Amino acid sequence: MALPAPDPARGARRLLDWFAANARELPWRRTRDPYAILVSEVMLQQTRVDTVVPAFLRWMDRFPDIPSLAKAGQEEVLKAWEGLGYYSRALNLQRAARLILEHHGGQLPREDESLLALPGVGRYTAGAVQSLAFDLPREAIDGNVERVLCRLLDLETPAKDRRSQARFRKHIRGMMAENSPRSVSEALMELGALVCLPRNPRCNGCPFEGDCLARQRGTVLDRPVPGKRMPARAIQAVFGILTDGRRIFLQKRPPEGLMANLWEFPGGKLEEGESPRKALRRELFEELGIRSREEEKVGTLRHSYTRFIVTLHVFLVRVEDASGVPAPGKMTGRPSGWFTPLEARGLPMPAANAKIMSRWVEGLESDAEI
DNA sequence: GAAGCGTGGCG
DNA sequence: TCGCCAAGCTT
Repeated sequence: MALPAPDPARGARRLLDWFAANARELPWRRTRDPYAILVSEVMLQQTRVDTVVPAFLRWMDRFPDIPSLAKAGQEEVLKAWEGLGYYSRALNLQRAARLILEHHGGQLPREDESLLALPGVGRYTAGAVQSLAFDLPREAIDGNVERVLCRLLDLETPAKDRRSQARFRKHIRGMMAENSPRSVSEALMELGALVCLPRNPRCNGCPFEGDCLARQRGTVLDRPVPGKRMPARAIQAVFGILTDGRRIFLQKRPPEGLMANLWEFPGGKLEEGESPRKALRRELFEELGIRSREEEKVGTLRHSYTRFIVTLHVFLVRVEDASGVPAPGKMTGRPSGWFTPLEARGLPMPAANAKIMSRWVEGLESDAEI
């Protein structure tokens, strides 16, 4: 049975009543200075309120207006940003201050184009400045607002989806039609921060409880739905099982990053238009200084990672003189070595490499001919 | 469109 | 303890 779609105007009244009674006292809510609003919004990008409050007070004390920020030294600006992270935000803010002096007579512009042209100001921050500082009917859709509206409207499309964003804008415009855009923006974000929480929403006492479609359908914890993952991309890669007739060659991955410290066969991804055999020769030369001539294709296997499906071309490469591999000067700082199948079995390897081991290397006695 | 950019809080 | 993630933007 179809539930009525939430009415923006009615919801807005309840939301604003709730906000009037429950809003936190935050320093940037005590001002309507567009510069101060901008500073707070940039600081709040991906950063928690508790972290921002003291930094905001410090910053406004040190750079109380656009001219003072514009003429400050870079060291000073970075120092004032200390602890907030994403330091390019600080430098962008100063560049923005200089642009505002140069092109807008020292006053923050209100138009989309001018705001979006400021470094560090994107769709969200522009809308936040427009609605919070200028009380213009523009949406400020951040992660909080997305969550609130995905639940209120019980959207089955991911929050970032165009269709979702269009619904958000329409609903927010409806709420702003007869209410202060400033209040609507602030209240939506505050609701997301205090009540409509990601994991433990406090639906009792939510001003939207009677309207919220997700609440009525029991789907609150399923909204927003996770973004649709990109279909796994197909990748071609090549591995070489180097053998001196008794042992195989393995190298250790770097100590940081993906599959850190695991042991793997030499090889790599195929380049554009490259054949597997050619890719193997290139990789062996680049990584180990080997000029291989007689690779024997032993098989192909497919392996799925989170984001791609790899087709692995596996070759056996016979090496005359194991002592020359890797060539001096290659593989600097990356452990590598020759191992019998028995020894290799004891080393940690990524799953795809382990598959190669079990399919083409293991099962042979350690002294058997490979 | 994905990856990179920092930090602190939380389960 | 540690992975996840929070008022995004840029390249």
